[in-house]
Amino acid sequence: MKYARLKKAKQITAVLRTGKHHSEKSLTLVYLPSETTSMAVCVGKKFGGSVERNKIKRLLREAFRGYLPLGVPCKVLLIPKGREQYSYWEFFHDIGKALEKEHLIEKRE
RNA sequence: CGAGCGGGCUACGCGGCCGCGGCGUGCCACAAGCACGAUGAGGAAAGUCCGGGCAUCGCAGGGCAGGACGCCUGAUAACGUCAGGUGGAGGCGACUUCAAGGAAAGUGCAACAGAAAUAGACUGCCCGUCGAGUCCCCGCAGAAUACGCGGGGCGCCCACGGGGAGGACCCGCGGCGAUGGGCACAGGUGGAAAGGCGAGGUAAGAGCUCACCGACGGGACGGUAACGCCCCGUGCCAUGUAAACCCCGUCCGAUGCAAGUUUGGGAUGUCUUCAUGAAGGGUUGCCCGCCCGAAGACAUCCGCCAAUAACGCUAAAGCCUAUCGGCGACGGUAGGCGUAGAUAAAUGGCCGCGCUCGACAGAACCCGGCUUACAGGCCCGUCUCGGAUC
RNA sequence: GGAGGCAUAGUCUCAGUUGGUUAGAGCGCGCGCUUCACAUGCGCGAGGUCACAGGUUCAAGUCCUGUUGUCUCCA
Repeated sequence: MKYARLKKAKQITAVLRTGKHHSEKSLTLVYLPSETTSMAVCVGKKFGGSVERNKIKRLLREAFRGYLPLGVPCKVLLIPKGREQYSYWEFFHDIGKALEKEHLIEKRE
């Protein structure tokens, strides 16, 4: 399932201001219901060099991809929290928890 | 066998499933989408420290200022890079390392310490001279309290030896003090103290003289050159710092792909100039010089919207192989390859297997270097040193 | 991506001359005096790897090179 990238700075700031925030152990999820599903990841320089940042972004995208399609189309922002180690499974479970609690997807078994 | 030295290569691998970027082909009128196919980060992609390409700026005229570099020869598009050599330093050695021009063009600085800091004579060493009565008392002579002679007192630098009846009277040696010279050998310092060291020489000393080493000058030979080596001469004109100013030589227009080009305007108003000149604008920080000139500049409003889209954007001083020339950097010839182009920005996830359990790290216009970061593994050498054996 | 600057006491604000002997000031901090007490005032004191690492020099906060951190500008 394809999803669009959220690209423009205006849209991102709009999501950050008006969207709902949900925090899990490893990341914060911000979303705003919309017509189509789009997503952006947000990894600043405090996470390290370009290699480390790219790694986190890939993990986040891959983990998010496992929950498509969403029950409710949304604009989604994924903001990781500073850690020493990052793993796919941690992100995958936390995104799942966040999406379930906000009732954006059907409960999986 | 051990310890080294120099050089080079590599940067977890394989398989399955899912997924990403642009490209090609097909479905399709195009686009979107889907399918298939091949392809997709580095030796440093990094730091942005140099050098170029490329692009723009009415540059591609001169001067000043400013900046960079600095043994020699070569390589190269160019370089602050590289190669080969020279010299200095380090290592037993293989070898490593060095921003390595000029301090007799000039200026500045050299704190503290030290006698003295770029210059001198404080101590010292040596020689000569001096170390003493403008004193008091008595006697003789005298005009005389002057002068002379004799005696005494006090003073006459110290010590020793000799002469002598004795005496500080005389002589000698040494020290001490004063004074006039000579000298630059020695002086806790200091980063640096006027070539070094030894011998001769001298009153004491000094390149004053000599040998060796160093320095400087000249010549011969070798080398393209830096320079080397030999001979001769000069007693020796002079510390360090130029990553202080500076001098000499060589080189440099500025800005940087966020450069720049295109889509991509319209209306109104104001100002300036239009033979030349002046003014204005541009040209690198400044000056001269040059150029621009029928439109140009500015303001307001409308429209559009933009941190956008397209181009620049990847074929390049390119890579590989063979061969020739060269000690080498590199160059010539022939053949082959056609090798990421994103723009909120592509290489990942899961599973399995193997092992030595995987470092530093992600293209953003492109090349040549330098510097910095880095787990390991592998290979090469008429290479070096030590030990053992034959 | 490109261009440029800065780093000195306590997450403070800054001086530091042409390299030279001991790195200085304000605010803050601590102690004492003053006050019944506090504030103010006065006096004294502590506190520094001069961001880090090499080099030049007799000598480096200062000069040169590299590294790190931080800030600004460029559509």
